Amino acid sequence: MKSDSSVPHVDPPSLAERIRLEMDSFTPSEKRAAHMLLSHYPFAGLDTVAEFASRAGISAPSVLRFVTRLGFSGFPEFQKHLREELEAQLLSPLAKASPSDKTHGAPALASFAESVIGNLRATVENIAPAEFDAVVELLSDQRRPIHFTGGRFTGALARYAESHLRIVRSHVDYIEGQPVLWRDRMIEIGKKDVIVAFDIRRYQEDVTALCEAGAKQGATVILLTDPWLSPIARVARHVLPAHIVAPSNWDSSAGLLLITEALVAAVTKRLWETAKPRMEAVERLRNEKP
Amino acid sequence: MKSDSSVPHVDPPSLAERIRLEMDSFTPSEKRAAHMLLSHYPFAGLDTVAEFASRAGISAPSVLRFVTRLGFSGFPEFQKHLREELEAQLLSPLAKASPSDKTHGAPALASFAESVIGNLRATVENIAPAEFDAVVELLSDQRRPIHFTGGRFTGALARYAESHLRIVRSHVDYIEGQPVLWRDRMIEIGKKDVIVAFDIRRYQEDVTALCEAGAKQGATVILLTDPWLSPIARVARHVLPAHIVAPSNWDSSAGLLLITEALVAAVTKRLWETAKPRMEAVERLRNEKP
DNA sequence: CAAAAGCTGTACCAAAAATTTCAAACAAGC
DNA sequence: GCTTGTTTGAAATTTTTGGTACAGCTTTTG
Repeated sequence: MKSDSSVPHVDPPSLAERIRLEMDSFTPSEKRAAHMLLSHYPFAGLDTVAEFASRAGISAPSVLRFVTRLGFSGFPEFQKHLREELEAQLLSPLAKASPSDKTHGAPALASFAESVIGNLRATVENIAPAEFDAVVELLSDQRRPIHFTGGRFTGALARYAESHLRIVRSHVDYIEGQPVLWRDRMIEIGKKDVIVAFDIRRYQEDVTALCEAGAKQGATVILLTDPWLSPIARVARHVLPAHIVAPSNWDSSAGLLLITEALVAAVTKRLWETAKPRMEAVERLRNEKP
Repeated sequence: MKSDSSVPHVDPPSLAERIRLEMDSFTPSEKRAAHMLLSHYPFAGLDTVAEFASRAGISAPSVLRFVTRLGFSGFPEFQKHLREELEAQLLSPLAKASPSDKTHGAPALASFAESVIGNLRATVENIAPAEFDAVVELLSDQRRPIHFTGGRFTGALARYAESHLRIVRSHVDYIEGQPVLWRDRMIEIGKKDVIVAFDIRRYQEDVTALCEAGAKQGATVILLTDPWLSPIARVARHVLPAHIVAPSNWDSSAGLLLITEALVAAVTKRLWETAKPRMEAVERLRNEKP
């Protein structure tokens, strides 16, 4: 693995981050301003001083002192900075890889991160594009019910996938690993169904059993696993392996999460016409909170 | 075409669209203003009238006439509209990108991965080492009960953390977000307890309520959030922000997962003396499967 | 090829916004 | 309990900004 000495494009720390770091040194009313700004970042700062002040429940001069303290010569300059930051963020959603030369962070965290990043790169390289596409295709077929499942640890990832995909399309659910909990649901599973299983080493027998039972009934099985492949691979139609070794007593699931998120992103895009109204509906329901 | 009365929730036509449609009816200098605005939409409109005019190569009054023609009562109102439009777009994962590009398969995965990697690097750089260490310290204190919680999507991460940590040490549980499910458990929470909350934008009020209730009872709150900070930050003792913006209609939780795994790794190491026997015991129980 | 209509910019004004001043309220220290 | 240093907001001040009137120019049209 090569260290990236090449790209020297550090993305400037967001003003929000700086505020967070300096939060302790603020006076009470400055803190109110800071919280107010962060809670609607950065839009709260784009209004007038008076508006900002009243929303934060402080006086205009306090707002001015706040922005001065942040190093700006005045409110307009502060606003200009916010606009530029916003524009930069919006125009290049792609992350600019920043060099991690300055290991000022907790060494533990930093080296752990580098290791995880190595896993992600290795994972991407070992995924067959056709396989990925085929899975996207399957998950985008609205006539096929999708069932997520996973083991002790990976179950959380299956839930994560399910919670997103269920908004994008219908007929998405999560099946608990223990046989007692899925035995009776099995009668519903047929040729149209798709089972997405997460399983890494210390492969869990109940998950394997679930997939085998499903496969026997004609369901299509998709497996997200480690490079040594869970036994589920035998009955799986598509296998997406992720590298999981980390400097820890535990394996890292970051690669699985990466694949999961990429799949969700791809499916969302693919089904955008129908997904958009669904997402909007969820949005609306969320806002009716009283 | 017009009168889309059929489609349920049509999102308001962006001002940009309207401008494009009415482009023909504009006077020459209005067209210059329009082109200028559309080419840097909507940021070009957030500056002052004078700035806008000079960039478009026209005079200030022409700009004023332009916005009046669009139906606004004045320049401030025009700007307000732009800001609101922008905010609506940015805050909702919807509309982040209409599915225009046909990037497919592996390229999608690869670029998604690069973006996520950028997030991880940025996340690591912005975590204060002291903060990370302090959290490890807290989670390693076996006398303190640990409660994990999270929102719709982040709840899965909280579960992931819980499933690992509960093996390393005792007194670890997961609290469901809905108030009805934790109201009664609150009486157990006291000064010794630690609440670890996962919450990213579209911050969830029930999770905030849980943390506030816990904090009021003297519990120590640890928050994993995005750089804009969940309102929970107000009551949190420690805050660990992760970068979450990805080329997707959804946010990426990879940074949160990274922090989570690094924490679990650190705590495991810290408590190794007691953790090892526990892990072995779990292993043994697992193998007695008949 | 005029006369009318429509555009556009200069100059000025009014309004609103940012900034500074200053005194009151508050907290910490002696 | 006084003093000193901070913090804060009301009000005054200054600067900036948006808005308007009007005259010159361009284009259209009879």
